[in-house]
Amino acid sequence: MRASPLKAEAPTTEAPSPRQQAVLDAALALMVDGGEPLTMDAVARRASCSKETLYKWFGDRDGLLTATVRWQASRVHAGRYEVSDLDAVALRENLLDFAESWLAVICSRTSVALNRIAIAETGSRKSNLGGIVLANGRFAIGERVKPVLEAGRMAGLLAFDDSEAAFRTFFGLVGRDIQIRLLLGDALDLDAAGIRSDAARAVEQFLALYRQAKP
Amino acid sequence: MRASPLKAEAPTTEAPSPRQQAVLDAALALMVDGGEPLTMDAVARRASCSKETLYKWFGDRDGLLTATVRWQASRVHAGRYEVSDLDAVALRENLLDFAESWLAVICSRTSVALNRIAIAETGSRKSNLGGIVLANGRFAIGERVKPVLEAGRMAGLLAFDDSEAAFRTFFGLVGRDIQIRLLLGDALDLDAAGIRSDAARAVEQFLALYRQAKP
DNA sequence: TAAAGACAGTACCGTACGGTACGGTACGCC
DNA sequence: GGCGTACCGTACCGTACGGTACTGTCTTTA
Repeated sequence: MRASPLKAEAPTTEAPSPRQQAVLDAALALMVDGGEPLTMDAVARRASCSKETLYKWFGDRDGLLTATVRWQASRVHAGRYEVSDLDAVALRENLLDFAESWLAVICSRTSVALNRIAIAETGSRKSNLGGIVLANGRFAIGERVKPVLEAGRMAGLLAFDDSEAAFRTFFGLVGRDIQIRLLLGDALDLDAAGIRSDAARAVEQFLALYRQAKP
Repeated sequence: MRASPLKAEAPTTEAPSPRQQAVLDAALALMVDGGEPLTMDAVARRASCSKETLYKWFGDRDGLLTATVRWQASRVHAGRYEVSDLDAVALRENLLDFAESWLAVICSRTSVALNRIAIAETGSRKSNLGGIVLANGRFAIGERVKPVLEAGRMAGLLAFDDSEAAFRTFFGLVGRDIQIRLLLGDALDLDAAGIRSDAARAVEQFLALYRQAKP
């Protein structure tokens, strides 16, 4: 019943040059405002580079997609969470912060576009885009949040056996049906205020479920 | 912040003939064991019919996909829920039943394949497959579960203001990260026992959050 | 039995797209 | 200056696939 987290991702090939980053940004821009299908031609045109260069740098279409996903992922992992000396207020703060930024991510056009492409590619069973997106999305945040939960437990604020299970519940409370609806094209527009209140609700519900009973 | 449930789906075109059903089943089988891409040729070959017939019956590729999704949906809506005279036991029973069958659906190869195709198609912005999948999946179950929740409230068992919001929380507690992980190709195999225990956990958590405080 | 459909099978058409080849230009380096 | 390298732009190739047309066969109806 536990996960098999796919193949561990290759240890991050070296960073793209500035020019390559510009190309990847063009690819990203293309998939985000999606009017046009993501063809090699379209990327080359948008990035003002030749297709030949694209193939030289990234090998093939899949390589370009992979590099694009990695490039986007490399910009997201920003916030770090402080887990020492956790009191009830700091715990709530941390969880709230996480929930809010996670909601902002999954609601972003970039995330929706990226996930759509990765899912489509996964369906046609070539490339490991899905694995990469999972590793940098769902699993990455899991690894960042679980220490917070464990610190909360250490501080006697939370009670649970399995931090992975606790995190998955939190994940469900935060995301609910939002991601699948967006992926399927529902218009559901969550503005910043909506995200904040949604995050707050999720955190309160999570705390209600996992708060350590007063001794 | 609320949803815009896409365009209401056309009032279900007339039921397909047995032969047409066989064709749709072939399409379904093709997308489920996915070794092959879902081309018109492949469907025709698998269904032992001519492409011309396919186009005559379904108009174009999109029509075929749409009919396939509708056909699958028409077989899923089975269980009906009894909402009169709801006591605590019956409420838990109902919720458990729903959670279990919903988990079984989203874990099925059919659902994963169908959602992948709908999401891919939504990405390339033609067809309303995503809307149809949403209408028959997420929204359909919402409409079936909310009466149960409301009956629970009427019976003084549950407390909430907005049944839609309550349902979305339930949805999140049941599904958590399962659907997105499957769509992205994670192997996560949930057997019947795993589904049962997962469903039970979700129901207990939901009741813990929404149970009416004893007066 | 003749005429009319419905349909399988297959050949075919047009186009989109992944991938390659090649000419042309700018910039280093000897 | 000559030469190599890196790159853009574009033309090109092969193939896959959506969609159409045609032929032959079987079934139905009169």
